[in-house]
Amino acid sequence: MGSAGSGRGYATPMGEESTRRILDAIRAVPRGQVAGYGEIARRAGLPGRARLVARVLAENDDATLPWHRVLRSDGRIAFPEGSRGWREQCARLRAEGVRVENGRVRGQAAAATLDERLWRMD
DNA sequence: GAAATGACCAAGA
DNA sequence: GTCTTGGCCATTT
Repeated sequence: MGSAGSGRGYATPMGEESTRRILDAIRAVPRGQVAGYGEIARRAGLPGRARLVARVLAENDDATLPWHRVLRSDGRIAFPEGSRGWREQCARLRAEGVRVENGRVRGQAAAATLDERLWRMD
C-alpha cells in the first residue's frame, strides 16, 4: 500500500487508520448488546489501547455511532454519575433492552457472550 | 522536550 | 463489594 503520507515512514501516526477501525468495531456491536473499551480496542487491532478508544469516542461527532454501547470492563458507565452523557447512555441502553441498575449494567455475561457470538474467530 | 490529562485495564489490599 | 497502584498510549499545556 502506498504510503499515504509523505516520505516519513509513519506519516500516519495512528490518525485515521486506527480511528476508523475503532469506529467500525463500535458500529459492529448489535443493538441490545454492550462491549468494553478493551474489547473494542482488541477488535480494532489495538490491544491495550483502550484509552485511545475513549479518546476517539470523546472526539466523535457521529450521531449514528452507538457509543452508548461501550462501557468499562466492570460493566459500568464511563461517565461520572449524574453527568449528561451518563444519563444519556443509561436511557439509551435501557431503550435497547439492556438492564441498567443505578449506572451499572447487568449484562457482563452479555459482553462475554458477545465475544463468542459476534467475533468468534473459528 | 517534559509534565499533566484522559468516556481505560488488570491485579492486589 | 470498594479503593489503590502501576501501566498503557495519544493529545495538550
